[in-house]
Amino acid sequence: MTGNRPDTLVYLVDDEFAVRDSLTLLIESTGQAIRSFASAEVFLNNYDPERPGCLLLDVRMPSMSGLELQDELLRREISIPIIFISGHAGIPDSAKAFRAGAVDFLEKPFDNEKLLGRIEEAIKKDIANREQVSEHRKIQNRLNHLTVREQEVLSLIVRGYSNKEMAKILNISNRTIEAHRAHIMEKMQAESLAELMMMATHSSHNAPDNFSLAVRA
Amino acid sequence: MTGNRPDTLVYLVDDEFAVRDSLTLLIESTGQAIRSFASAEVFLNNYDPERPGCLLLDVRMPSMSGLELQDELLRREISIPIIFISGHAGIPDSAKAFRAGAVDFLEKPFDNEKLLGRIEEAIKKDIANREQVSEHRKIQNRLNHLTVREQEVLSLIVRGYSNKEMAKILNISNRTIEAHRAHIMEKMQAESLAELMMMATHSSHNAPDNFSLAVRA
DNA sequence: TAGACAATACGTATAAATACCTACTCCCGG
DNA sequence: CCGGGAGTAGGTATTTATACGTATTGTCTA
Repeated sequence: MTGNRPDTLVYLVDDEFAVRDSLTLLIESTGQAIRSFASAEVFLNNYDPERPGCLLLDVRMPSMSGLELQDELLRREISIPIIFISGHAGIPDSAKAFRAGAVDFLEKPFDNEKLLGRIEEAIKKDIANREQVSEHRKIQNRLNHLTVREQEVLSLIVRGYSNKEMAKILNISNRTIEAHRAHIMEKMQAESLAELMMMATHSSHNAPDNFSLAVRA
Repeated sequence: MTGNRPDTLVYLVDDEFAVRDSLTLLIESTGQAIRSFASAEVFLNNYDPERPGCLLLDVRMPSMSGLELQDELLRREISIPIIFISGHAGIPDSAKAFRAGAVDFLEKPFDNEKLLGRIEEAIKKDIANREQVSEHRKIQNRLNHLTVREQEVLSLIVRGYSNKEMAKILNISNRTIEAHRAHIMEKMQAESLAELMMMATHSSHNAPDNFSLAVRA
């Protein structure tokens, strides 16, 4: 039942061999690929950003701890969903983990079925997130190919101004606005105002007031 | 420093008088209003949905537990941010709480400053959430006042069809589309296509494909 | 320095949307 | 059974947006 998409990968980081061994067996038995690492450092050197999946992470480890790795991933803007697994952790650790975005925090020993369920959930989450991010990037990319002037015009379009109003605001001719507008539609690959709006607003995910910020980012 | 907006309220639910007493003193000292309750049941009977704030919730209590109250609030669609406070809880409890949306989970005894910080954060979150929800409701309300036909037309508008295309799709005249369109703009209180798009898409928070579902909900 | 691109602007023509108006039919509820 | 709203449609005039094409100026770069 667990997702056995061939392209997804479960990362397991735990310093104990026994844990790596048994979890590898468990997870592979569902058809889900898994790679395990004995330390956070090794994981960081082998993580493949292209591959959707999730991370099973031990809290207490020599050198870099699980929570530290979580911080490091945040810093590197790596958003792989993390399921913590721990033998001797306390509430403060779990709270920190969750507040930093962990999807779950399980105590060893845990119920195998529960773990598998959480893994599936985490992977789904990652896939959904990746789709959203890539869509966002695509649009952001087009946005960044607009000239500064075009971006200004776009931000006015999104706020609902007509060509005439924009011309007045920018102190340029109606014709020029039309030219910019046509270029914008072309560069953004939008077929209609509606499409353009969707791209401009959804991608920056902010109210139109803040749009100018988003478009320049 | 803690927000002392007169209209916000901290709810405290704990069966121990000593806890209620000391926390009340602490929180009132910052100028923040607080009301405490000895049980989940009493809280439920006295909760004021109009008042933004947050909930400090003890986990272990006679009768209904903190986690049960959290579930009940979810069931009642009451989305007040919850900060759990607990003396003898374990990781499973904290995990359950977080997965159900808790903003934090603190162990007694906790650092007063930390608690106050979390309260402030939670209240801000509630205020932001309430604003979003009320905006959403306002728009949803307008959406529901559209006739079925108008909703159909709106869903086509949002997908980027021109009047002519819509007329063809719905097998009605161009004029009728224009009439519907005018009614839609009026009822939705939109001044421009851009505004209309914002309302129609942001409120349903879904891709235009699914818009027809959202608009009928 | 020549060529590319951005920003500006004009002309003309067509297409689309908006703003007014009226009017018919159907169906539902008082 | 009658009034009113919804859905339909036509007329006319105006405003906007598009779609062509051309041209000037300035900046940046190969």
